[in-house]
Amino acid sequence: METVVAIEHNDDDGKLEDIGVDRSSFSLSSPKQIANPVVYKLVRVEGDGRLVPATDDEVMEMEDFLEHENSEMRVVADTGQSLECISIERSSSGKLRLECPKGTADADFGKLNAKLQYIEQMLQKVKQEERLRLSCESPVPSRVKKDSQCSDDKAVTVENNQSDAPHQEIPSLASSLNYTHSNQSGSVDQCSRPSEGVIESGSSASAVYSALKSNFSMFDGEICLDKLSIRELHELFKVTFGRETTVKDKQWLKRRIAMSLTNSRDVSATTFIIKDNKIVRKCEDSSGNGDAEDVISMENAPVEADVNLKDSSALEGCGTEDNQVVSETKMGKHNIEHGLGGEDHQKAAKRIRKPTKRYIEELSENESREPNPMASLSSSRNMGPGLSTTSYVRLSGDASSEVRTFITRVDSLGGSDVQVPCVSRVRRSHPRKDITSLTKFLPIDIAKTAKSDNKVLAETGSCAASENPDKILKARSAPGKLQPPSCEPEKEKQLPGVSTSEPQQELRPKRVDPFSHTSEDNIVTVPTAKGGMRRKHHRAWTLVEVMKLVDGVSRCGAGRWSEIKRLSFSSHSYRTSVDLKDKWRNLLKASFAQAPADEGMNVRKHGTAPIPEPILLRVRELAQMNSQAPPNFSSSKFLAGAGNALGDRPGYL
DNA sequence: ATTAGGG
DNA sequence: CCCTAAT
Repeated sequence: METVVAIEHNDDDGKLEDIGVDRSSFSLSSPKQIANPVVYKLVRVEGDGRLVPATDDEVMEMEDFLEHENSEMRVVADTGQSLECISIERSSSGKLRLECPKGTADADFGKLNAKLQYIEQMLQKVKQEERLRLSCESPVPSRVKKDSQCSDDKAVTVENNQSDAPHQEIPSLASSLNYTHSNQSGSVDQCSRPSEGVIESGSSASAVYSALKSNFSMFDGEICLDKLSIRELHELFKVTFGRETTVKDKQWLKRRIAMSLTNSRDVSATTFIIKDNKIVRKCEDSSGNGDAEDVISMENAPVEADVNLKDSSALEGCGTEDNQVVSETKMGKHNIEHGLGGEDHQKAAKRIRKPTKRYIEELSENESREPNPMASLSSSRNMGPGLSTTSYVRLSGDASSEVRTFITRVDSLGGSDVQVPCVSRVRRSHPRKDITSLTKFLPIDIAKTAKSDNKVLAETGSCAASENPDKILKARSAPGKLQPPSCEPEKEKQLPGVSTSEPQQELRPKRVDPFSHTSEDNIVTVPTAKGGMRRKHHRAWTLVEVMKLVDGVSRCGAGRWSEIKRLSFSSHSYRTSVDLKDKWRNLLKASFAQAPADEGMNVRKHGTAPIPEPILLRVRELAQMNSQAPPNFSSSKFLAGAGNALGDRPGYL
């Protein structure tokens, strides 16, 4: 159910086709009505055929889909019950097509496994904590209630007392409610190989109690998300997406998580699975050896003809192994090409650089500092007239804290207006030339931005896939102090007033909000010398991202960040190549700082989730291969403190 | 434009 | 993360 139907295309020829693959019967209802020239938003189709605005994550995932020109296999696990294989083709005519082919995507299973493992760990921890708390607190009964607001009867919402009722195990009611509905959605086109990596919800009430012990049950590689309490789901969510969520809708959570787990197949080529806390190549069965063997063989791999990874990926049922081989081969090739001596040489002679002079202007510029740069945000009003079909609406952020400004387009869609966030995340990167001159005239600037964004949309069919020039950097140095509005695709904020009637979608207010807060941008402003603040946004690295990075590195080699970015991160607008590099550096550090760590400070201190051992292991492995010297503590600051230096840091996301 | 390193 | 030097 709830297949993501993406329609994001500018139809010059009025041609746009989207075929939702849905088990249920919705197909007739939606697409045509939405498929109106102006704008196509990513929407999610609820089981009953309602359309719901997609979250940004969904957008991203969809972009993933679109990311490669040619068809590729995807596995999408939806919330609850089944796995669907969807492949997306985009023909030259620009049509989008979703279908459910017979192929499979084995490639993902390695990843999936890894993640599952990790998640299992996390859940264990959560459970432990809960148990702890349980012992300390007097039990508070948790309420289970059916949320009538949810899109359908399937959705069950469990609310706990805000004070954190220790009982997270939802009594059988929930679980039984939870997934008796499997047939409700009707028959499904299931992937022909449902057995693999299926995230299924076949929980029985009795299992609930067993879940108490192993909070997370995995049967034959299947996760029973159903058995998880909301709290656990939240934890899972956090781990998976790197951010908290307030959504109480179990259904939704599960779906999101399942999606993320299954869907991140960017990295499918270098699959590894985790066994007994060890990383094993996916092709283990062929070699039958441990990881070490594989690594070695990797280095010695003969040079073979390059095979296009993308093309080879997926469609073949047994593609995984092939992919693996290919990627390994590639690696070997690289190593050989660079040659041992050469590499040593390169590594040995690190770039030496003059001590950086930072903030030269700091000295010259004292007076002009604006105490509250945020004020500049307010200057963005008076939208330019003369925007034909679109108008801009400024939305102010939630009461919580920052004033966020959203630019939204209101497009007319078959008579009704739909508000659409105006795309493309503004991010640092390379400033556009013309931007500078425009900064003074904000409206124009915006107009221009919007236009170009539209163009991008038209061309790529996906919105955030394109990097957007950073206007902020330029802007902050501009005398006018005009902060260009940051219009991030992030979340769509539906204004109750404006949101209006989309064709057949009664957007319930409730539905709207959870996300707006969910993916909040952690943008902290940091005082900078140049009379302004620079925005330092912090996006926590999610497990998926890390994994992508890791095998991006394994594929391209460390150092080829732009490559990696193109390969694995094209759908994430943030994460520049530099970010990747930085993250890798950190990973390296973390991986070599391997820590027993344990009980004491382990979970408590860092809110962030630890990076699962296997990944660190992998990192180390790769580092070794590349003869990347682990950033030594000894070389750095504290020589003496060896003892604690070693033990202290497990890696953190 | 991309990468390495320092902060 | 951000910034700058180096390539």
